[in-house]
Amino acid sequence: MVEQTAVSQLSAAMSDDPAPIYQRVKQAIINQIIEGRWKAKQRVPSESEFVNELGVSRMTINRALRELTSEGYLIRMQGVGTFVAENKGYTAMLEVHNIAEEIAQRGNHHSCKILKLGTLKAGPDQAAVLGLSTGQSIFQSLIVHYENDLPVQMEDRLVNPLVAPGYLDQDYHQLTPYTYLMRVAPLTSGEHVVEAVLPDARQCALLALENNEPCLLIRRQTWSDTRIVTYAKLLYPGSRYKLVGRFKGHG
Amino acid sequence: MVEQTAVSQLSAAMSDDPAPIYQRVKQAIINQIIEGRWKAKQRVPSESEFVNELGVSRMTINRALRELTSEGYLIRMQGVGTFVAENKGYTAMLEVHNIAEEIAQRGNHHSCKILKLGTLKAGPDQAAVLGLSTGQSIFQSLIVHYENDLPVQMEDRLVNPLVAPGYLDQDYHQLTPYTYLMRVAPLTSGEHVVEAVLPDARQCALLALENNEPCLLIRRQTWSDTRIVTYAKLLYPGSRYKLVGRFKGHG
DNA sequence: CAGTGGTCTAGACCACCGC
DNA sequence: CGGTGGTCTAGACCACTGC
Repeated sequence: MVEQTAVSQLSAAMSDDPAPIYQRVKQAIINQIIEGRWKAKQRVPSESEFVNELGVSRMTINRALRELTSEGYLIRMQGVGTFVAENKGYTAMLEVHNIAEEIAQRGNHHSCKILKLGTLKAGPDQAAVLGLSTGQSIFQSLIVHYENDLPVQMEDRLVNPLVAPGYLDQDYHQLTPYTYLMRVAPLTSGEHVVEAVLPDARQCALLALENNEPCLLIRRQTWSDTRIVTYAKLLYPGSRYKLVGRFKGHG
Repeated sequence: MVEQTAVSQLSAAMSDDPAPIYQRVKQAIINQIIEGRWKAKQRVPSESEFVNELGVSRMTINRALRELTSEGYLIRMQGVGTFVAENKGYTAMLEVHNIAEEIAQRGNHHSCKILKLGTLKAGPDQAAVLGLSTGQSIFQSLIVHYENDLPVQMEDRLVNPLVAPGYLDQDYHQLTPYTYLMRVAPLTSGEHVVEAVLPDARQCALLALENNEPCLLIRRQTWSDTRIVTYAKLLYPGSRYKLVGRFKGHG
């Protein structure tokens, strides 16, 4: 055989750090992928091939491969094999936090003004984002959040009354709507969209903005099992609020 | 002992699914946390306590605890113990992708115009964001990316020449700067800030925007080990680009 | 059927921490 | 020092896949 096997490439790539073996195996595999020697969708060696080539226990190899799978580098299929995933390395994360906690963590004072808290008949759009039918009663709240008396978020929220029947009876000076909803209906998944918009005149007034000041708009839909719990539009003045995120690579 | 121990609470909470043991252990622990019986910062049983109580191998317990740690439910300290983490459930993720791939995945055509690709002497701000000294030579590129001939991103990038000496010699019609940089200097961490801004006249012209159209601005700093590789300012027209993210709860 | 990954065990040695 | 987590091994049994 003139051709070099995938495993023997790898055994050359193993560093001799004092780092744990599973870490070094992971790093060696990541290097193969990043440097293009193992391409997307290509099959990587089986666990037993790794074991034979590297002289390491199968549990150790298994841990390396399992972690790389959960980190998105590999895809495994029982009875079939392990393959290089696509698309890794170009995505990074951003976190969207609870506004009250975020303000508290900065050591500032959070307060809010409740502008609306009541019931309305769902129009077609409103029904759609909650997964209900047009004309059903739904809950709505409109709250402005302040950081040291400066408005930083306008929270316009629709709530599915079937999931959170007690929604209107809470004191949202004490806990945020999101915290309450988390409590009554553990979230299982969600989706959000971040965009830049110009606020209208009413939004400018409520957020104490000059005209033409751009805002971040986050629209978020939250599910609990098969039901949509809530749909929120969160509007942040661009001058007072930024989303910050950190990400880590191959550790 | 009248008081019920933490472990005996847990052994009652273990379901008798046919699911793998480590999964059932994880779910039982998550339930303790969600239902408030184990509170933030509180110590959870040690691995050997779990082993004795549940009659399961330590490796299995270790896997459950290790995965819960990487999922953010627990914090572990060698020689000390394992503790319930704070704040789970209030954060959600957003992904920031590589622009060219994102366009390709939508089935659209990506192209770009390279407006600048050269060297400049670092001013104080520019030196700071790359972790270099004022007056050093640094690389800069300015590229506008198009989706089906409509501009969607303006990429203004500073690059550390010590990390990527070949940066100026690439053809960025073929691969994006970020892809090239990933290849020469595997990223280890990064930070980005997302905000809403109003573009200036020049930016409006390059992105073919009306005046007063808000934009998303992502500023991203990327590290490789101890060195800053690149600092990028990515400007997206608010009308043509939105960040979308999905998140999942306690699985 | 043989090969794959998925899980589990019962030991082991180590580095680290607090006392 | 004893207790903690961090890692590793050499086996084992199983469910799944493709031929």
